[in-house]
Amino acid sequence: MLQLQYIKEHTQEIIERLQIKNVPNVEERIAEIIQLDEQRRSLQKKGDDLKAEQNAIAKEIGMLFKQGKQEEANAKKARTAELKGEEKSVSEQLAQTEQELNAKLISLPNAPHISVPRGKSEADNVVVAEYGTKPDLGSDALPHWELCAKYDIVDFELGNKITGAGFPVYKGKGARLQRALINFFLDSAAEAGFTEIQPPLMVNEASGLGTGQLPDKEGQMYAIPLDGYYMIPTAEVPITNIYRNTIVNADQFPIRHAGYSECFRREAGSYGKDVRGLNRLHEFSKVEIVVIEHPDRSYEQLETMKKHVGGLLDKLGLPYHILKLCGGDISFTSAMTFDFEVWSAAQQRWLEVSSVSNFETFQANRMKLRFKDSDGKMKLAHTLNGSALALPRIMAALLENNQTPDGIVMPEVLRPYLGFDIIK
RNA sequence: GGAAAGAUGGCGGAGUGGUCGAACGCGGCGGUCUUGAAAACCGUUGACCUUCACGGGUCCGGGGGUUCGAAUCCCUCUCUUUCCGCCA
Repeated sequence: MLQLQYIKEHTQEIIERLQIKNVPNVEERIAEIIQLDEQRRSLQKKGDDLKAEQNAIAKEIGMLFKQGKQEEANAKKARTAELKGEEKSVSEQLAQTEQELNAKLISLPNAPHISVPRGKSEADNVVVAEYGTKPDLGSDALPHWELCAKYDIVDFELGNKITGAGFPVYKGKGARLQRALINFFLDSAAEAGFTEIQPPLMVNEASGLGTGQLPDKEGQMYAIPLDGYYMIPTAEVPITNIYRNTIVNADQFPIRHAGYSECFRREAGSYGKDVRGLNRLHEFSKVEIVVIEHPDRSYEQLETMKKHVGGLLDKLGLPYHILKLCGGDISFTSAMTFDFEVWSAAQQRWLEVSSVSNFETFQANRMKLRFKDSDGKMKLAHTLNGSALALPRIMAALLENNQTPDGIVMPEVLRPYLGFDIIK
């Protein structure tokens, strides 16, 4: 949620930034918000004055009773009845206005950073860097789903039987590879100074609202209606919500966490080659990094996070590129996002394995995550997060890119975790 | 699943109808003392809305009610803790 104060003080800037995201009717929506706020303030003043008068009379009556002046006291009661009626109607109007204002604010997406490229869709994302070389496998290279079957390391049919499509079963060396990647990612994060968190995999509604999954993306999460919980779509949700309704000390910045979790996504409407094999799952493993930082330094932190993610891919030896997402492709909550995509050599396509974003105060505002700045004022912190990394597509690319006639060669960096160097 | 108790400021914990935004303790901040630190002592220390400011208003888990007046009484919801049962 954008800050009302900021919208009021930087109206033109906010409008321009929202236009980058192609938000329809921005001017009108912002004007409505400002108008509703004015209405709200005037109603608030009105109600406050009425309450002040009531409070004063109540005090007088108390005094009169103490002095034994019953009749005078009773005489005053008439006026308060009047005030009460008026006040009630004002506070009803106020509640209504606040509700409208809030609904309008909450439905407004985050304003992209002014440097975010304009564009309509993923086709307009900008490649900002490219690393590694794409392996040349020849024409008989197998896509990872065939490799999974050949070496019996990931069983999709079995997942169908136990749960349903999109819930694969990792077996033998496949399971071991999965666990090795998780440990490698977590250890790397720890080395880079992230404090490890093992969060709950279900969250309540307040947490979903805090990070912005609710109400905007309700259909993307698995819900447990009986208990009012949601399966987390990413560890970002529980980890960031650690700081919901919190006032942190400015000297704690940057707060950096990493956590592994299973992630659950309904992915309604996906189909075709996108969902083949490990390309898109309903349950997958991911190590997430979350940072809470002073507003002045959050973009430096974004760079640090990008370096960390890039470093992991370098060590795994996967060719990748970094995209700066355009306004049309950036998420509802993000102000700036970089996607990391690895090259999957047999499928001959890029697979997104990480998304690193700065949310600025958008989540902090919903969560009331604040800090006391050096000027003594309460301010909203900036929140950031990124995948470091999401497992299935990493595994897909590793399997495909590293296939040889003798088997699939494991990257050096994983071998201490694996206890083997080739899958055959 | 059964039974009971409870929810108050960063934390602990008083307060059962009227100067209570809330005693007291801890913590935090400032100071005295000290070469420095600790201890001790003194002072200070909630958030939010509104206002240029003075000021006004709201907040004692959420919602509703009684009353001139509610942290305090009533209703309701949620959550937590303890005991029993079950159990990784």
